[in-house]
Amino acid sequence: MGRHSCCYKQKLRKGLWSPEEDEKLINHITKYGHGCWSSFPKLAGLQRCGKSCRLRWINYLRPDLKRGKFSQEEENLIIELHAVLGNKWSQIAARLPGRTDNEIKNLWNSSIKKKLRQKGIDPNTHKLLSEVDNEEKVSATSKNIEKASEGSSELNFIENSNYGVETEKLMDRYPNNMTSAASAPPTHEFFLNMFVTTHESSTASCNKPLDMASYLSFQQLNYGSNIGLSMNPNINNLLFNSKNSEMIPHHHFNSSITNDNILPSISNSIVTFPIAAAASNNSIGTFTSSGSSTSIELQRNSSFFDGNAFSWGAADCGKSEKETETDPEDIKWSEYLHTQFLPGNTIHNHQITQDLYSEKSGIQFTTQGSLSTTTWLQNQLQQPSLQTADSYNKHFQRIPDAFGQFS
DNA sequence: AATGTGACCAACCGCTCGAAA
DNA sequence: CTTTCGAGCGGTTGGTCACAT
Repeated sequence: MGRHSCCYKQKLRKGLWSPEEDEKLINHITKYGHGCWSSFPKLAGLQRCGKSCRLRWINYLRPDLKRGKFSQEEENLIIELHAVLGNKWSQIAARLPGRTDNEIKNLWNSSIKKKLRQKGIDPNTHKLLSEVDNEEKVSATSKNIEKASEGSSELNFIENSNYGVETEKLMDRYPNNMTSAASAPPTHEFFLNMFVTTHESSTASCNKPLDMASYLSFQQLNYGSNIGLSMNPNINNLLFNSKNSEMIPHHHFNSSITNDNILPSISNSIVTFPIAAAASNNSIGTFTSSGSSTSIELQRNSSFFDGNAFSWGAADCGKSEKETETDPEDIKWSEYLHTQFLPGNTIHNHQITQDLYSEKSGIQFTTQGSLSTTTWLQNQLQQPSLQTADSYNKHFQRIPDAFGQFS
C-alpha cells in the first residue's frame, strides 16, 4: 500500500529542471490540464515521474505563485499560524496566497526558527526557552517524585484519577503525540480526556472524577491561565468559541468563552468572561484572569447545577456509591464557588501540587481580534481533520508576547 | 585566489490517506 | 473486506551561492 510506483522506475530524470522541461510542462498543462499526474509525463513528453511533475508545477511553475521575499506580515502570520497548527505546512500555506508549503517550510527551518531562538523562544512549543528548560527540569523532578512516593498522598490526584489508565488510553488514541512528548507535562488532551472519560464513567465506577477545577487549574498551570485565548497581543485570536464545543469538556461546557455571543469584559488587564452551561444556555459563572491569578466564580442558583450536568469531583473513592451521592447542599461551595488558582496553590480535593508544573505568569489578555484570522480558525477548527490531539495541543500553546515585536 | 562555512531553496523520499477496483 | 493506486504531506537531502578566512 502506498508506495508510489514511479519512485522505482528507472531511466527517469532527477534533479533540477531544465528550462525546456519547464516549458513542456507548462505548455501541456495550459493546453490539457494536468489530469492524472502519473500519466502526465508520458503525455507531456517528459522523462520525469508524475510526482516530480506535480511538485514542479505546484512549487514553482504555477502562475499564481507570488515568489520573492516574504514580507514581515507574512512572517508574523506564519509564526502565528505555526503556533496554532504546528508543522502543518500545507494548512499554513493555504492561509498565505501565492506561497507554497515548501517555501514556508524552508523559510521556517532556515530563518524563522533561528530568529525565534534568538528572541529566547522555543520554535517548537512557542514558549520561552527558559520555561521549556524549567519544564524539562520539572518533568524530570516529577518523575522522580512519582517513583519515590508511590502511595504518597501528594500524588493522590494522579492515582485517584486513573492517571496511568488514562495515559494508556491516550497512548492508544494518540500514540505519536504521547510518545514524542514523553518528557512533557500532561497535555491538554490528556486532561480533557480524563475529564470526559471520568465523568462518563463516574456513575458506574469509583473513578474519582477529574473535576472542572482540576481541568481549569491545568489550564492555569500549563498554559498560563489561558483558556481559549491566544496570548499574542497583536493577533489576539479567540482560538475557539461556543461553536467549537470540542475545546471545552463537551457535554459539560458547551459555551465557555466566546467572541460573538458572550463578550469578555476587560478592566486593567483583567479579563472576565462568563461561563455558560450547555444545558441551560445561561451564564453559570465567570472565569476571571489577570496576569497573576485566575479565578472562577460560579453562581449557586444556576439551573446548571440543579441539572447535575457534571459532578464537581467531591466523590470520594473511599466511600460507597451511596455515600458519594452528594446532595447539592452538601457541596462545599466555599471551595468551589471561588477557587483561586494561584501558582503554587494546592487544589482542593486533589492535592495536586501546582509547584510541580507551575510557570511564571506574566500573561496579558487582549481582545481586539483579527477577525479574518478568527473566522478562519473557527472554520478550520470545525473541520474534523483538525480535531486531533496534535491540533488540540497546538491550540493551547502559548504565543509569547515577543511575537508582536518580532522582526 | 583558494578554501571553508553557512544560508537558502528546489527537489526527493517515504509515508499516510482515501477512493476505486 | 482487502488490495491497489494516485494524491498529497512533511521531513530530509543536496546543490548553489554568498561571504568569511
